Amino acid sequence: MAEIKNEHRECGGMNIEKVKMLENEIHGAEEAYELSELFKVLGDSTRLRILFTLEKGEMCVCDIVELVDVTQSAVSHQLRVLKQARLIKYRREGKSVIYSIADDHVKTIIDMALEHVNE
Amino acid sequence: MAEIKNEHRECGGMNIEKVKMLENEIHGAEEAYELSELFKVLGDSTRLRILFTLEKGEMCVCDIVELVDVTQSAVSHQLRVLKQARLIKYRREGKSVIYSIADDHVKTIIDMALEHVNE
DNA sequence: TAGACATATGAACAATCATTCATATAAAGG
DNA sequence: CCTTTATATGAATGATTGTTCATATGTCTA
Repeated sequence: MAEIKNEHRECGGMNIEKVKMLENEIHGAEEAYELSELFKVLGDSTRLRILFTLEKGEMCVCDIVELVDVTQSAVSHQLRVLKQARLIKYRREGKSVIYSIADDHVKTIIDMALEHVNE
Repeated sequence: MAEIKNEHRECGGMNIEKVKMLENEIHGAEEAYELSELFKVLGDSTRLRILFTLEKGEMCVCDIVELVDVTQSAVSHQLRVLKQARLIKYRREGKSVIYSIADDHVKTIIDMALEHVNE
C-alpha cells in the first residue's frame, strides 16, 4: 500500500480519501476494459445500422445486405463482430441464416444513447 | 422510388414492406453515424476510466492523472476528446482546470451498459 | 520579470480496424 | 454429382487512432 506522493505537486485537489478511490480504480479497471470493448463494437455506423435494421425483426443476411446497402462480405464480417459481442444471435434455416437482436438489453442501450444524441 | 430488385435472389426473406423499411434506413443513416461517433468516444478504456473517476466528483487534471495512472499528456488529449463529445465540462480555477461530468445523461448510459456487461 | 507549476497541443509512430477481393463452405435442386 | 444460391472467411490495404515526446501556453508567486 504505497503512500500518496503529494510532494510532487502543489495544486492539492483530492487527498484524504485518495487511497480508497485508488482501490476503486483498480477494481474498475477491468470493468472499464470490458465496457470499452462493448462500446467499441457499437462505435461503427455500419454495425449500428445492422442493429437498427434487426430491431424491426429477425431477418436473413441478404435482407440486411439490401437494407443497409453494404457488400455481402462486409455485412458478414460485421455480423461476426456483433455475434462475438453477444449483441445478436442466429439460427440456420435452409440456405439462409436468420439473425436477430440477442436481448432487450441491447435495445435499451441504443435507445438511451439515442436520447443523448437527439437532445 | 426504385423497384425492389428481387430478381437477383431467391431466399425471399422480407419483401412487401421493404420499401417503407428502406426509407426508414435512409432516415436512420445519419442517426446511426452520430450515434457511432458517441460510442466511439466511449469505446476506449482510458476515457471510460476518466469518466468513472469523474463520476465520483469534479477534479483537476493532476488528480485524474494520478487516479487513472496515465501520462499527463495522454490524459489531456483524452479530456479533449471527451470535451468535444460534450460528455464532460470544465472550468479554470487558478492554475488548475477542474473537470466534471457534463450531465446525468452520461451516467445513465454508462450504468446501462454496465448492467449488460455484468449480467 | 523570471521561474515554477498546471495544462494543452503538434508531430510521429505503432497498432487497430473496416472494407474489398478472391475464395471457401454449406445447403438445396435438378 | 454438378450447379446455383446463401453465407463465411482469409489476406491485403488504406484509414483512423492512442500514446509518447517535445514544446507551448497559461497562471501564480517571489
